[in-house]
Amino acid sequence: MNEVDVFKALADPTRLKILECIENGEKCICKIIPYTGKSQPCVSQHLKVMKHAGIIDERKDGTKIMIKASSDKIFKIVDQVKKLK
Amino acid sequence: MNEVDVFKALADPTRLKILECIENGEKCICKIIPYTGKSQPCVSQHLKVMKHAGIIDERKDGTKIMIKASSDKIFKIVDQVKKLK
DNA sequence: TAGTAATATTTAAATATTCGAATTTACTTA
DNA sequence: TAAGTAAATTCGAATATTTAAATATTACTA
Repeated sequence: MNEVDVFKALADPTRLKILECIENGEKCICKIIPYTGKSQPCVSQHLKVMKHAGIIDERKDGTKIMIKASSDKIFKIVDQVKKLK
Repeated sequence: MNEVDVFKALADPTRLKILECIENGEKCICKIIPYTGKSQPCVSQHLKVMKHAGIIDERKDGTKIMIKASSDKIFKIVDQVKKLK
């Protein structure tokens, strides 16, 4: 878990949108895709970046893959940055 | 002050090093340069990114330019990311 | 087993980032 | 005014990122 990788994982509007989407609990990738307004491969790549940074976890649920934040701390960090005046 | 720009400003090892350098108070750019081990133009560009994101302030002191964090909150944010396991 | 749904990978194009070399600007001071 | 110091800008090269299209994989289901 490298700080630079975490900050990189947060330094993109689509990835922040993905975080926003899972803020209230885990979501299926198939729900995340329309939420972002991006293509399926694009979302898949972003999820890979976030997974690599260690900020999200996944779980299989039948055919689907459910995504959630590895720690709720990440939401607090994003909030603090938003509140930086 | 846009969140993505703030996270981008934090998503680089040299810029985190610059923050580390000014953690205990303002420093002259001429001190920051050797601290990073990078060239003067390179540091100048990084400072521009950080200034644009609104996370640092500058002040002239004679010939020199002193740099400090716009808010100490930024150090707490970096610490929290470091502590994300 | 064939079809389908969910997701990943590959590829290529456009764009952005990082960096140092060279140059420039702005001040200060001898 | 000339020289020197501090910092910014320009430029080009190397590399990374973002994205969608095309394709592949996986696993369930009819």
